[in-house]
Amino acid sequence: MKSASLSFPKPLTSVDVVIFAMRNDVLSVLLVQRGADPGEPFPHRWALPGGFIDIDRDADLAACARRRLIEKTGVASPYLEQLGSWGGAQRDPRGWSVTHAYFALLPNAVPTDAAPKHGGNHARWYAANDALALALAFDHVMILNAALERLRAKVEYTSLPAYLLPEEFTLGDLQQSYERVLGRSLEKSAFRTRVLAAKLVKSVPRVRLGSNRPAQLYRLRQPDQPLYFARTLGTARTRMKKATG
Amino acid sequence: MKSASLSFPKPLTSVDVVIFAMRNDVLSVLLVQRGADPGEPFPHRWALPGGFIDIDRDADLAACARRRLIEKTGVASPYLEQLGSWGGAQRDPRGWSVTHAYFALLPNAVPTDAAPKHGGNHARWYAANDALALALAFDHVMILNAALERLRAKVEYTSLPAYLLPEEFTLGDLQQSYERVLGRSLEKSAFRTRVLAAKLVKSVPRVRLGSNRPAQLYRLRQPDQPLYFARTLGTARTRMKKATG
DNA sequence: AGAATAGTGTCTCTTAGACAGTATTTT
DNA sequence: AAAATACTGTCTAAGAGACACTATTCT
Repeated sequence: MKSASLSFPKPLTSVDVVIFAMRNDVLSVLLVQRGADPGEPFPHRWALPGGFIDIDRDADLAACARRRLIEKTGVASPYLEQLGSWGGAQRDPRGWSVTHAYFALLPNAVPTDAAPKHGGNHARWYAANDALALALAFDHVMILNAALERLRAKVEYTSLPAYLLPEEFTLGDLQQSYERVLGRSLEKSAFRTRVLAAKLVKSVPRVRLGSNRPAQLYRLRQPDQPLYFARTLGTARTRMKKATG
Repeated sequence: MKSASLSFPKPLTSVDVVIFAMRNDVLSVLLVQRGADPGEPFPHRWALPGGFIDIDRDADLAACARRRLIEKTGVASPYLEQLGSWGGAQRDPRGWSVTHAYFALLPNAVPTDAAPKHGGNHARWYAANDALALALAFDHVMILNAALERLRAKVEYTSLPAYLLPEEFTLGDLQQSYERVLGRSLEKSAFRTRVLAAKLVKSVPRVRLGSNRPAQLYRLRQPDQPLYFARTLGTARTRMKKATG
């Protein structure tokens, strides 16, 4: 079956982006609501932002993902990583389809309040955990779940949570970011030793003032590429915070 | 641009499989030689086994990968993992295309001498490192390189090398498999402690005899899913083997 | 002074790494 | 007995985890 003609049926091919950001100290994800035009599958359902590849506009898969991201958020180049692809005969009622999922981490400084509606679609931030319970379109619950697992797994041994912060941050901010993604608290002393020993950050000649001792500000040493630790962050038996009640 | 018709041009969609196995104690990869029919890109070049998705036969991407694998090797269900996808306008002269790469680890027991030719294509095992220098078709050097990097990275903290062995093996075999993939030697005592502490394997009531003390045979405790270690295999300063020359 | 958070020092425990030593088979 | 590989024990060093202690600001 040599098909030099290439006229055989091809799968529908799309790109979806799981866009993460911290919103009110909660790991959140941007969802869009699907339209209800006739023939549209999953009308009114919430879904990951994305869409079919435009072979005239998109040079490659990553470019398509960046285009979707900029359409929704206006952010040009945050952390962007390929997550995987999901394809099969059943996932879209319109036929055999493949989607290429990416996930992005947005810095906490950009207007995450933006992205109200775009292209006629509603867009909304959901707490990541809430979004999982939302009966999303297609197999997007599975994809979101995979994105969360990947993110949480990588947090254990990479610098990814730094990409959820503004360019300059204190070590306290950074530790919080780790803790928010992991869902457990880390030991301060060990965390600081580890981050500094790994040369993840470099200090800038500024401090953040507050009603307490000023905190040294840092920035990523290599913002263009994430850092992989040699060992994982330890098991960290959670110490109860001295609760007042 | 609502296209309920779905008649816009779609990318060519294929699946490629990087098939690894140990051959003469060398990590090797199975390649096929491309045909030279008119219109075929990269004639005579070596390439990863794979091909276009058949939307009538393949239920999903993984099924397509398994089909390719069984066509080439006859092995039904070895370790199979999605590696990533590569797509763009430039990688195939016939047009915008996406390939979904998987990588497989074959047990050392199956007839890896098989797969001589199939579907009219030559197939050959190459040492993984040699294959990288081979001017493969498409972007297959990049894909193979990504597969090797992923494999070597995961070896540091997973049980993957066990899937390159037959069902029953000694701890010495297992350590060798790790060392062959990593390209460096490990410390025996630490390796054994670690593997046993992680409950990666369970002993079977058999030993392997030789011209020395018999070695206990083991098998994977959970062959269906790989095990992730909490920490990486250490830096392992290589101790020189007492070479005779 | 007191509150609040930033940052450090010290002790313990686990585990990797080095390496020597013991064990059990065949020849 | 010698050769060969299997397997174990012991010491050391590095790092994680726990936790208390010191530091520096604002109110």
